[in-house]
Amino acid sequence: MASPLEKARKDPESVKAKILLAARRIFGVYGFHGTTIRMVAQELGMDISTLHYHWGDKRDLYEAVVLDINHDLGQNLINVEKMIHGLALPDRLAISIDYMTEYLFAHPEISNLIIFRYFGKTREEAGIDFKVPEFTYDIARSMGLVKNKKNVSSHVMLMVLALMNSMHCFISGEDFFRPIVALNRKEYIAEAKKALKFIHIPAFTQGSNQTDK
Amino acid sequence: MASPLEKARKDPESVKAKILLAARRIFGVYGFHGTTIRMVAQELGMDISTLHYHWGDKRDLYEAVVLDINHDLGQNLINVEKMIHGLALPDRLAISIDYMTEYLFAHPEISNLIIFRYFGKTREEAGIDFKVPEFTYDIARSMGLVKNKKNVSSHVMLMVLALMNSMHCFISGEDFFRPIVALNRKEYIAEAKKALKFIHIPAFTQGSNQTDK
DNA sequence: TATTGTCTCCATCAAATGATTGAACTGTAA
DNA sequence: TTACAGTTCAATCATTTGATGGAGACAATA
Repeated sequence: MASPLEKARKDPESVKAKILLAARRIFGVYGFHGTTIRMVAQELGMDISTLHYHWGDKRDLYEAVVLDINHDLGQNLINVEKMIHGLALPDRLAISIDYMTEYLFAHPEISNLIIFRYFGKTREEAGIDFKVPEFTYDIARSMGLVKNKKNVSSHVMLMVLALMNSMHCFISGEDFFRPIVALNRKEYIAEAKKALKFIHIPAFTQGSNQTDK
Repeated sequence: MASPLEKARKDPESVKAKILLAARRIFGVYGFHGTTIRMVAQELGMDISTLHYHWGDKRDLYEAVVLDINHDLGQNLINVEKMIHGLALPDRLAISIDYMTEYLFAHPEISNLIIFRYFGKTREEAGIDFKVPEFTYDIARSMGLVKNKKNVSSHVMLMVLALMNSMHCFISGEDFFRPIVALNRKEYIAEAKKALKFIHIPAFTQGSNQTDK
Protein backbone atom coordinates (compact mmCIF):
# COMPACT_ATOMS: atom_id res chain seq x y z
CA MET A 1 0.00 0.00 0.00
CA ALA A 2 2.59 2.52 1.15
CA SER A 3 4.78 3.61 -1.72
CA PRO A 4 8.56 3.35 -1.44
CA LEU A 5 8.64 7.13 -1.17
CA GLU A 6 6.35 7.13 1.85
CA LYS A 7 8.40 4.41 3.52
CA ALA A 8 11.58 6.36 2.83
CA ARG A 9 10.18 9.48 4.42
CA LYS A 10 8.88 7.58 7.41
CA ASP A 11 12.27 6.17 8.34
CA PRO A 12 15.25 8.34 7.35
CA GLU A 13 17.63 5.58 8.38
CA SER A 14 16.12 3.03 6.05
CA VAL A 15 17.78 1.77 2.92
CA LYS A 16 15.03 3.35 0.86
CA ALA A 17 15.81 6.73 2.37
CA LYS A 18 19.49 6.34 1.58
CA ILE A 19 18.67 5.41 -1.98
CA LEU A 20 16.40 8.40 -2.37
CA LEU A 21 19.09 10.73 -1.10
CA ALA A 22 21.75 9.37 -3.43
CA ALA A 23 19.35 9.47 -6.36
CA ARG A 24 18.52 13.10 -5.65
CA ARG A 25 22.19 13.98 -5.65
CA ILE A 26 23.13 12.11 -8.81
CA PHE A 27 20.05 12.90 -10.88
CA GLY A 28 20.63 16.49 -9.81
CA VAL A 29 24.14 16.54 -11.19
CA TYR A 30 23.76 14.53 -14.39
CA GLY A 31 20.08 14.78 -15.24
CA PHE A 32 17.85 11.87 -16.14
CA HIS A 33 19.63 10.61 -19.24
CA GLY A 34 23.04 11.44 -17.83
CA THR A 35 22.72 9.18 -14.81
CA THR A 36 22.75 5.42 -14.88
CA ILE A 37 21.31 3.30 -12.14
CA ARG A 38 24.77 1.78 -11.85
CA MET A 39 26.09 5.21 -10.82
CA VAL A 40 23.50 5.43 -8.07
CA ALA A 41 24.15 1.88 -6.95
CA GLN A 42 27.90 2.43 -6.88
CA GLU A 43 27.50 5.62 -4.84
CA LEU A 44 25.68 3.50 -2.28
CA GLY A 45 27.99 0.52 -2.55
CA MET A 46 25.14 -1.78 -3.42
CA ASP A 47 24.08 -3.89 -6.35
CA ILE A 48 21.75 -2.60 -9.03
CA SER A 49 19.32 -5.41 -8.41
CA THR A 50 18.96 -4.23 -4.84
CA LEU A 51 17.95 -0.87 -6.24
CA HIS A 52 15.31 -2.51 -8.38
CA TYR A 53 14.12 -4.49 -5.42
CA HIS A 54 13.46 -1.33 -3.42
CA TRP A 55 12.29 1.07 -6.09
CA GLY A 56 11.30 -0.58 -9.33
CA ASP A 57 12.75 0.86 -12.49
CA LYS A 58 14.76 3.96 -13.21
CA ARG A 59 11.73 6.05 -14.11
CA ASP A 60 10.05 5.19 -10.81
CA LEU A 61 13.12 6.30 -8.90
CA TYR A 62 13.33 9.55 -10.85
CA GLU A 63 9.68 10.33 -10.30
CA ALA A 64 10.05 9.64 -6.60
CA VAL A 65 12.91 12.13 -6.54
CA VAL A 66 10.78 14.75 -8.25
CA LEU A 67 7.91 14.19 -5.84
CA ASP A 68 10.25 14.33 -2.89
CA ILE A 69 11.73 17.62 -4.02
CA ASN A 70 8.32 19.08 -4.71
CA HIS A 71 7.31 18.16 -1.21
CA ASP A 72 10.39 19.71 0.39
CA LEU A 73 10.12 22.86 -1.64
CA GLY A 74 6.43 23.32 -0.90
CA GLN A 75 7.10 22.79 2.78
CA ASN A 76 9.73 25.50 2.80
CA LEU A 77 7.58 27.93 0.87
CA ILE A 78 4.94 27.51 3.55
CA ASN A 79 7.54 28.21 6.20
CA VAL A 80 8.57 31.39 4.44
CA GLU A 81 5.01 32.49 4.06
CA LYS A 82 4.53 32.26 7.81
CA MET A 83 7.72 34.20 8.50
CA ILE A 84 6.88 37.14 6.28
CA HIS A 85 3.21 37.44 7.10
CA GLY A 86 2.23 41.03 7.81
CA LEU A 87 5.56 42.65 6.97
CA ALA A 88 6.18 45.36 4.37
CA LEU A 89 6.96 44.30 0.82
CA PRO A 90 10.72 45.02 0.86
CA ASP A 91 11.08 43.07 4.09
CA ARG A 92 9.00 40.20 2.75
CA LEU A 93 11.27 40.02 -0.25
CA ALA A 94 14.51 40.30 1.71
CA ILE A 95 13.55 37.61 4.17
CA SER A 96 12.23 35.29 1.47
CA ILE A 97 15.40 35.64 -0.56
CA ASP A 98 17.64 35.08 2.43
CA TYR A 99 15.72 32.06 3.64
CA MET A 100 15.20 30.34 0.31
CA THR A 101 18.73 31.02 -0.88
CA GLU A 102 20.16 29.56 2.29
CA TYR A 103 17.92 26.53 1.97
CA LEU A 104 18.64 25.90 -1.69
CA PHE A 105 22.39 26.29 -1.28
CA ALA A 106 22.15 23.53 1.30
CA HIS A 107 20.23 21.36 -1.19
CA PRO A 108 21.51 22.36 -4.61
CA GLU A 109 20.07 19.28 -6.26
CA ILE A 110 16.67 20.90 -5.91
CA SER A 111 17.66 23.82 -8.09
CA ASN A 112 19.47 21.51 -10.46
CA LEU A 113 16.51 19.24 -10.98
CA ILE A 114 14.03 22.05 -11.37
CA ILE A 115 16.22 23.69 -13.96
CA PHE A 116 16.66 20.42 -15.81
CA ARG A 117 12.92 20.11 -15.93
CA TYR A 118 12.33 23.67 -17.10
CA PHE A 119 14.87 23.76 -19.81
CA GLY A 120 15.39 20.24 -21.02
CA LYS A 121 13.27 17.46 -22.35
CA THR A 122 13.37 13.77 -21.64
CA ARG A 123 12.76 11.54 -24.60
CA GLU A 124 9.75 9.88 -23.04
CA GLU A 125 7.61 12.56 -21.52
CA ALA A 126 7.13 12.14 -17.81
CA GLY A 127 3.67 11.99 -16.33
CA ILE A 128 5.02 13.58 -13.20
CA ASP A 129 5.67 17.27 -12.96
CA PHE A 130 6.98 20.05 -10.80
CA LYS A 131 4.40 22.30 -9.30
CA VAL A 132 5.96 25.45 -10.60
CA PRO A 133 2.73 27.07 -11.76
CA GLU A 134 1.10 26.58 -8.37
CA PHE A 135 4.21 27.68 -6.52
CA THR A 136 4.54 30.74 -8.69
CA TYR A 137 1.00 31.78 -8.00
CA ASP A 138 1.39 31.13 -4.27
CA ILE A 139 4.48 33.27 -4.12
CA ALA A 140 2.84 36.10 -6.01
CA ARG A 141 -0.06 35.95 -3.62
CA SER A 142 2.03 35.78 -0.44
CA MET A 143 4.02 38.73 -1.72
CA GLY A 144 0.80 40.65 -1.93
CA LEU A 145 1.21 41.22 -5.64
CA VAL A 146 -2.13 39.72 -6.60
CA LYS A 147 -4.71 42.43 -6.65
CA ASN A 148 -7.39 40.94 -8.81
CA LYS A 149 -8.06 37.68 -7.00
CA LYS A 150 -8.79 35.53 -9.98
CA ASN A 151 -6.69 37.11 -12.69
CA VAL A 152 -3.01 37.54 -11.98
CA SER A 153 -1.32 39.70 -14.59
CA SER A 154 1.26 38.00 -16.81
CA HIS A 155 3.69 40.71 -15.85
CA VAL A 156 3.58 39.81 -12.18
CA MET A 157 3.88 36.13 -12.95
CA LEU A 158 6.95 36.72 -15.08
CA MET A 159 8.51 38.85 -12.36
CA VAL A 160 8.06 36.06 -9.85
CA LEU A 161 9.38 33.48 -12.29
CA ALA A 162 12.40 35.68 -12.94
CA LEU A 163 13.12 35.90 -9.24
CA MET A 164 12.87 32.14 -8.77
CA ASN A 165 15.03 31.54 -11.80
CA SER A 166 17.68 33.96 -10.64
CA MET A 167 17.93 32.09 -7.38
CA HIS A 168 18.08 28.67 -9.00
CA CYS A 169 20.72 29.90 -11.43
CA PHE A 170 23.05 31.18 -8.72
CA ILE A 171 22.70 27.98 -6.74
CA SER A 172 22.82 25.56 -9.62
CA GLY A 173 25.59 27.44 -11.40
CA GLU A 174 27.89 27.71 -8.42
CA ASP A 175 30.52 25.40 -9.85
CA PHE A 176 30.54 27.41 -13.02
CA PHE A 177 30.23 30.96 -11.69
CA ARG A 178 32.30 30.83 -8.55
CA PRO A 179 35.65 30.45 -10.36
CA ILE A 180 34.70 33.43 -12.50
CA VAL A 181 34.23 35.72 -9.53
CA ALA A 182 37.02 34.09 -7.53
CA LEU A 183 35.20 33.76 -4.23
CA ASN A 184 35.09 30.98 -1.71
CA ARG A 185 31.80 29.29 -1.06
CA LYS A 186 30.81 31.38 1.93
CA GLU A 187 31.59 34.63 0.13
CA TYR A 188 29.82 33.46 -2.99
CA ILE A 189 26.63 32.69 -1.10
CA ALA A 190 26.73 36.07 0.59
CA GLU A 191 27.32 37.89 -2.68
CA ALA A 192 24.57 35.93 -4.40
CA LYS A 193 22.08 36.91 -1.73
CA LYS A 194 23.22 40.49 -1.95
CA ALA A 195 22.88 40.56 -5.72
CA LEU A 196 19.44 38.95 -5.63
CA LYS A 197 18.13 41.50 -3.18
CA PHE A 198 19.91 44.32 -4.97
CA ILE A 199 18.27 43.37 -8.26
CA HIS A 200 14.81 42.21 -7.35
CA ILE A 201 13.71 44.35 -4.42
CA PRO A 202 13.80 47.59 -6.41
CA ALA A 203 12.07 45.83 -9.27
CA PHE A 204 9.16 44.72 -7.12
CA THR A 205 8.83 47.90 -5.10
CA GLN A 206 8.87 50.21 -8.11
CA GLY A 207 6.39 47.77 -9.55
CA SER A 208 3.94 48.11 -6.68
CA ASN A 209 2.39 51.13 -8.33
CA GLN A 210 2.22 49.67 -11.80
CA THR A 211 2.23 45.91 -11.49
CA ASP A 212 -1.26 45.73 -12.82
CA LYS A 213 -0.62 48.05 -15.69
CA MET B 1 43.03 20.76 -43.24
CA ALA B 2 39.77 22.64 -43.01
CA SER B 3 37.64 21.25 -40.20
CA PRO B 4 34.08 20.10 -40.87
CA LEU B 5 32.90 23.13 -38.94
CA GLU B 6 34.76 25.52 -41.24
CA LYS B 7 33.42 23.77 -44.31
CA ALA B 8 29.90 23.94 -42.92
CA ARG B 9 30.18 27.66 -42.34
CA LYS B 10 31.67 28.26 -45.76
CA ASP B 11 28.74 26.69 -47.60
CA PRO B 12 25.39 26.94 -45.80
CA GLU B 13 23.81 24.68 -48.43
CA SER B 14 26.23 21.84 -47.81
CA VAL B 15 25.31 18.62 -46.10
CA LYS B 16 27.69 19.48 -43.29
CA ALA B 17 25.84 22.73 -42.67
CA LYS B 18 22.50 20.92 -42.54
CA ILE B 19 23.94 18.42 -40.09
CA LEU B 20 25.28 21.18 -37.88
CA LEU B 21 21.91 22.89 -37.83
CA ALA B 22 20.00 19.75 -36.92
CA ALA B 23 22.57 18.88 -34.26
CA ARG B 24 22.24 22.34 -32.71
CA ARG B 25 18.50 21.93 -32.51
CA ILE B 26 18.45 18.44 -31.07
CA PHE B 27 21.36 18.79 -28.65
CA GLY B 28 19.65 22.00 -27.58
CA VAL B 29 16.44 20.22 -26.71
CA TYR B 30 17.69 16.98 -25.18
CA GLY B 31 21.22 17.76 -24.02
CA PHE B 32 24.28 15.65 -24.73
CA HIS B 33 23.26 12.41 -23.07
CA GLY B 34 19.64 12.85 -24.05
CA THR B 35 20.29 12.93 -27.78
CA THR B 36 21.35 9.96 -29.83
CA ILE B 37 23.05 10.31 -33.17
CA ARG B 38 20.19 8.27 -34.55
CA MET B 39 17.83 11.08 -33.58
CA VAL B 40 19.95 13.58 -35.48
CA ALA B 41 20.24 11.26 -38.47
CA GLN B 42 16.52 10.64 -38.53
CA GLU B 43 15.76 14.35 -38.37
CA LEU B 44 17.85 14.69 -41.52
CA GLY B 45 16.54 11.53 -43.17
CA MET B 46 19.99 10.10 -43.51
CA ASP B 47 21.93 7.14 -42.22
CA ILE B 48 24.02 7.33 -39.07
CA SER B 49 27.10 6.23 -40.98
CA THR B 50 26.70 9.27 -43.21
CA LEU B 51 26.86 11.38 -40.08
CA HIS B 52 30.06 9.71 -39.05
CA TYR B 53 31.44 10.19 -42.52
CA HIS B 54 30.97 13.95 -42.30
CA TRP B 55 31.67 14.66 -38.65
CA GLY B 56 33.42 11.82 -36.86
CA ASP B 57 31.97 10.74 -33.55
CA LYS B 58 29.23 12.15 -31.36
CA ARG B 59 31.61 14.12 -29.18
CA ASP B 60 33.09 15.83 -32.24
CA LEU B 61 29.67 16.85 -33.42
CA TYR B 62 28.73 18.19 -30.02
CA GLU B 63 31.92 20.18 -29.71
CA ALA B 64 31.39 21.62 -33.17
CA VAL B 65 27.94 22.74 -32.06
CA VAL B 66 29.40 24.42 -28.99
CA LEU B 67 32.07 26.18 -31.04
CA ASP B 68 29.50 27.28 -33.58
CA ILE B 69 27.25 28.74 -30.91
CA ASN B 70 30.15 30.49 -29.22
CA HIS B 71 31.05 32.03 -32.53
CA ASP B 72 27.52 33.24 -33.23
CA LEU B 73 27.05 34.61 -29.76
CA GLY B 74 30.36 36.45 -29.78
CA GLN B 75 29.54 37.94 -33.15
CA ASN B 76 26.25 39.29 -31.88
CA LEU B 77 27.75 40.69 -28.73
CA ILE B 78 30.16 42.63 -30.92
CA ASN B 79 27.21 43.93 -32.93
CA VAL B 80 25.49 45.09 -29.77
CA GLU B 81 28.61 46.76 -28.51
CA LYS B 82 28.78 48.85 -31.67
CA MET B 83 25.12 49.81 -31.42
CA ILE B 84 25.27 51.08 -27.87
CA HIS B 85 28.61 52.82 -28.02
CA GLY B 86 28.45 56.28 -26.49
CA LEU B 87 24.89 56.09 -25.16
CA ALA B 88 23.75 56.52 -21.57
CA LEU B 89 23.61 53.46 -19.34
CA PRO B 90 19.83 52.95 -19.31
CA ASP B 91 19.76 53.18 -23.09
CA ARG B 92 22.69 50.80 -23.42
CA LEU B 93 20.85 48.29 -21.28
CA ALA B 94 17.51 48.69 -23.02
CA ILE B 95 18.98 48.28 -26.49
CA SER B 96 21.15 45.36 -25.46
CA ILE B 97 18.24 43.56 -23.87
CA ASP B 98 15.98 44.17 -26.87
CA TYR B 99 18.56 43.07 -29.39
CA MET B 100 19.87 40.01 -27.59
CA THR B 101 16.42 38.83 -26.54
CA GLU B 102 15.18 39.08 -30.10
CA TYR B 103 18.22 37.22 -31.35
CA LEU B 104 18.07 34.46 -28.76
CA PHE B 105 14.34 33.90 -29.22
CA ALA B 106 15.14 33.27 -32.87
CA HIS B 107 17.81 30.75 -31.88
CA PRO B 108 16.63 29.23 -28.63
CA GLU B 109 19.04 26.33 -28.89
CA ILE B 110 21.77 28.77 -27.94
CA SER B 111 20.20 29.51 -24.60
CA ASN B 112 19.35 25.86 -24.13
CA LEU B 113 22.88 24.67 -24.72
CA ILE B 114 24.47 27.36 -22.58
CA ILE B 115 22.14 26.51 -19.73
CA PHE B 116 22.86 22.80 -20.09
CA ARG B 117 26.52 23.61 -19.85
CA TYR B 118 26.16 25.85 -16.82
CA PHE B 119 23.95 23.65 -14.78
CA GLY B 120 24.60 20.10 -15.82
CA LYS B 121 27.56 17.82 -16.04
CA THR B 122 28.51 15.35 -18.72
CA ARG B 123 30.02 12.12 -17.51
CA GLU B 124 33.22 12.61 -19.45
CA GLU B 125 34.34 16.17 -18.99
CA ALA B 126 34.53 18.09 -22.22
CA GLY B 127 37.71 19.79 -23.28
CA ILE B 128 35.70 22.39 -25.06
CA ASP B 129 33.97 25.19 -23.24
CA PHE B 130 31.71 28.17 -23.57
CA LYS B 131 33.38 31.51 -23.30
CA VAL B 132 31.07 32.75 -20.57
CA PRO B 133 33.80 34.29 -18.41
CA GLU B 134 35.18 36.29 -21.32
CA PHE B 135 31.73 37.28 -22.50
CA THR B 136 30.74 38.34 -19.01
CA TYR B 137 33.75 40.55 -18.66
CA ASP B 138 33.23 42.05 -22.12
CA ILE B 139 29.64 42.91 -21.31
CA ALA B 140 30.58 44.49 -18.00
CA ARG B 141 33.16 46.57 -19.81
CA SER B 142 30.92 47.63 -22.68
CA MET B 143 28.28 48.61 -20.14
CA GLY B 144 30.84 50.90 -18.60
CA LEU B 145 30.64 49.11 -15.27
CA VAL B 146 34.32 48.37 -15.02
CA LYS B 147 36.02 51.18 -13.20
CA ASN B 148 39.20 49.57 -12.06
CA LYS B 149 40.61 48.25 -15.31
CA LYS B 150 42.17 45.09 -13.98
CA ASN B 151 39.95 44.24 -11.06
CA VAL B 152 36.27 43.90 -11.75
CA SER B 153 34.28 43.59 -8.56
CA SER B 154 32.52 40.29 -7.94
CA HIS B 155 29.33 42.19 -7.41
CA VAL B 156 29.35 43.62 -10.91
CA MET B 157 30.19 40.25 -12.41
CA LEU B 158 27.30 38.62 -10.59
CA MET B 159 24.96 41.36 -11.75
CA VAL B 160 25.95 40.75 -15.36
CA LEU B 161 25.67 37.00 -14.93
CA ALA B 162 22.22 37.45 -13.43
CA LEU B 163 21.13 39.51 -16.41
CA MET B 164 22.42 36.94 -18.89
CA ASN B 165 20.80 34.13 -16.94
CA SER B 166 17.46 35.90 -16.78
CA MET B 167 17.47 36.23 -20.53
CA HIS B 168 18.46 32.63 -21.15
CA CYS B 169 15.82 31.42 -18.71
CA PHE B 170 12.99 33.27 -20.42
CA ILE B 171 14.08 32.02 -23.82
CA SER B 172 14.90 28.49 -22.83
CA GLY B 173 11.90 28.13 -20.58
CA GLU B 174 9.36 29.37 -23.09
CA ASP B 175 7.65 25.99 -23.47
CA PHE B 176 7.34 25.75 -19.73
CA PHE B 177 6.49 29.32 -18.78
CA ARG B 178 4.26 30.40 -21.62
CA PRO B 179 1.34 28.12 -20.67
CA ILE B 180 1.58 29.48 -17.15
CA VAL B 181 1.09 33.07 -18.23
CA ALA B 182 -1.26 32.12 -21.05
CA LEU B 183 0.25 34.29 -23.77
CA ASN B 184 0.93 33.61 -27.41
CA ARG B 185 4.50 33.60 -28.59
CA LYS B 186 4.57 37.19 -29.76
CA GLU B 187 3.05 38.48 -26.54
CA TYR B 188 5.36 36.32 -24.46
CA ILE B 189 8.44 37.73 -26.16
CA ALA B 190 7.20 41.27 -25.64
CA GLU B 191 6.41 40.64 -21.98
CA ALA B 192 9.75 38.95 -21.42
CA LYS B 193 11.61 41.95 -22.83
CA LYS B 194 9.52 44.26 -20.72
CA ALA B 195 10.15 42.26 -17.56
CA LEU B 196 13.89 42.07 -18.23
CA LYS B 197 14.16 45.80 -18.66
CA PHE B 198 11.83 46.44 -15.77
CA ILE B 199 13.96 44.33 -13.46
CA HIS B 200 17.50 44.96 -14.55
CA ILE B 201 17.68 48.58 -15.63
CA PRO B 202 16.83 49.93 -12.17
CA ALA B 203 19.26 47.46 -10.66
CA PHE B 204 22.14 48.65 -12.79
CA THR B 205 21.36 52.34 -12.60
CA GLN B 206 20.95 52.43 -8.84
CA GLY B 207 24.13 50.43 -8.83
CA SER B 208 26.12 53.01 -10.74
CA ASN B 209 26.85 54.86 -7.54
CA GLN B 210 27.74 51.82 -5.50
CA THR B 211 28.82 49.11 -7.89
CA ASP B 212 32.34 49.21 -6.55
CA LYS B 213 31.23 49.26 -2.96
C1' DT C 1 34.66 3.40 -71.59
C1' DA C 2 37.46 3.13 -67.61
C1' DT C 3 39.02 5.44 -63.51
C1' DT C 4 38.85 8.03 -59.66
C1' DG C 5 36.94 10.45 -55.83
C1' DT C 6 32.77 11.57 -53.24
C1' DC C 7 28.96 10.24 -51.00
C1' DT C 8 25.26 7.08 -49.13
C1' DC C 9 23.39 3.14 -46.94
C1' DC C 10 22.75 -1.83 -45.31
C1' DA C 11 24.55 -4.99 -42.24
C1' DT C 12 27.09 -5.70 -38.36
C1' DC C 13 29.88 -5.27 -34.09
C1' DA C 14 31.06 -4.07 -29.27
C1' DA C 15 30.04 -1.68 -25.30
C1' DA C 16 26.78 0.39 -22.23
C1' DT C 17 22.65 0.06 -19.87
C1' DG C 18 18.04 -1.18 -17.89
C1' DA C 19 16.08 -5.08 -16.12
C1' DT C 20 15.47 -10.01 -14.27
C1' DT C 21 16.48 -14.49 -12.17
C1' DG C 22 17.78 -17.59 -8.77
C1' DA C 23 20.79 -18.66 -5.05
C1' DA C 24 22.39 -17.32 -0.63
C1' DC C 25 22.27 -14.88 3.72
C1' DT C 26 19.70 -12.76 7.85
C1' DG C 27 16.72 -12.57 11.52
C1' DT C 28 12.25 -13.90 13.61
C1' DA C 29 8.36 -16.70 14.86
C1' DA C 30 6.47 -21.14 15.42
C1' DT D 1 15.26 -26.98 14.81
C1' DT D 2 12.20 -25.61 10.88
C1' DA D 3 9.75 -22.35 8.14
C1' DC D 4 9.31 -18.10 6.21
C1' DA D 5 9.64 -13.25 4.96
C1' DG D 6 12.94 -9.78 3.91
C1' DT D 7 17.13 -8.57 1.83
C1' DT D 8 21.44 -8.74 -1.01
C1' DC D 9 24.20 -10.04 -4.83
C1' DA D 10 26.50 -12.57 -8.84
C1' DA D 11 25.23 -13.90 -13.25
C1' DT D 12 22.66 -13.16 -17.13
C1' DC D 13 19.44 -11.26 -20.69
C1' DA D 14 17.58 -7.93 -24.09
C1' DT D 15 17.71 -3.54 -25.90
C1' DT D 16 19.86 0.69 -26.99
C1' DT D 17 23.52 3.09 -28.77
C1' DG D 18 28.02 4.58 -30.68
C1' DA D 19 30.85 3.11 -34.18
C1' DT D 20 32.74 0.57 -38.47
C1' DG D 21 33.20 -2.09 -43.05
C1' DG D 22 32.23 -2.76 -47.42
C1' DA D 23 29.32 -2.52 -51.42
C1' DG D 24 26.94 0.34 -54.49
C1' DA D 25 25.44 4.89 -56.69
C1' DC D 26 26.82 9.00 -58.88
C1' DA D 27 29.47 12.58 -61.17
C1' DA D 28 33.59 14.36 -63.21
C1' DT D 29 37.51 13.44 -66.03
C1' DA D 30 40.83 11.35 -68.86
